[in-house]
Amino acid sequence: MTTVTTSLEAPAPASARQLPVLTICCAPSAAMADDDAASLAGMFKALADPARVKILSMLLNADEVCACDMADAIGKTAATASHHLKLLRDAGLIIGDRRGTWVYYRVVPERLAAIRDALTLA
Amino acid sequence: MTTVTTSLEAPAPASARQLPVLTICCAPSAAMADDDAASLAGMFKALADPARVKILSMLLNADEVCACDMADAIGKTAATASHHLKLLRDAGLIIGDRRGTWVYYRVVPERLAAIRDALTLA
DNA sequence: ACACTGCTTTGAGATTCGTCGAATCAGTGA
DNA sequence: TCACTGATTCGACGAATCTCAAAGCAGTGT
Repeated sequence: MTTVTTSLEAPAPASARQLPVLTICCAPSAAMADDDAASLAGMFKALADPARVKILSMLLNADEVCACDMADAIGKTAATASHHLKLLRDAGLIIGDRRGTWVYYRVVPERLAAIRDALTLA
Repeated sequence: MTTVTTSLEAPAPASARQLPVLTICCAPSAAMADDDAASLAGMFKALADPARVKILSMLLNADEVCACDMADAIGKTAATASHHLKLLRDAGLIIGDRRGTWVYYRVVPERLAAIRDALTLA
């Protein structure tokens, strides 16, 4: 039950659009909760760099990659590679376990699925 | 044909692992192209903020939202909301068209699909 | 114990980002 | 034309980010 008027009056503020009042703008569609938005934004931020996108793509193709190859693959120093790996780890997108001298990383499929779900139309 | 050795020698550099040589580490799995990584990282960067995640989620639930509601929804000034909308627009994730006084935004489903595909296991 | 290698952390510099007030542009209606 | 409102852009500030060299930690093998 949505009454459409001419554009004479301003669109009612979202807070008032619950009632059957003059509206012309759009569905209420409240914003998502702060916590959810922050959590999702954190994951996106973890992927918001070409070096980290490259790392993730490597892990998606090989399901396990030695940290010793990361620096060369992204064209940065080992320290920088380690920094990016930490950001991906902190975001929960990848995990690494040490086996002797080397550390092997792989993706966390559930976390990637969470991102995909957030980008899917209702 | 992958020969596995003891951990006496270091893992061969990725550039040498194409050949049937001593390897113990992981599949070659070259990094993705610079251009693709930068393009994807750009889209992730566009979503790397809670305000922009909220905006996107609103658009996913309502397929059209008036810019006049964005500021209230994200709890920021109109100038800040416009700034975030511009970043999402520049990334190609949303488009807005003006209808008289107001501007209505909606998502670009193909671009969201591109992100989802990049996060999918091979 | 020692040396050696891989990985991570620390510290510092340059750059980018988020935010808002103020100014500007766009469209409506008197 | 003028006044008014919505939306965007500009200017500036503090906060966060990216990068590397250098130092520190972890494991291996002598």
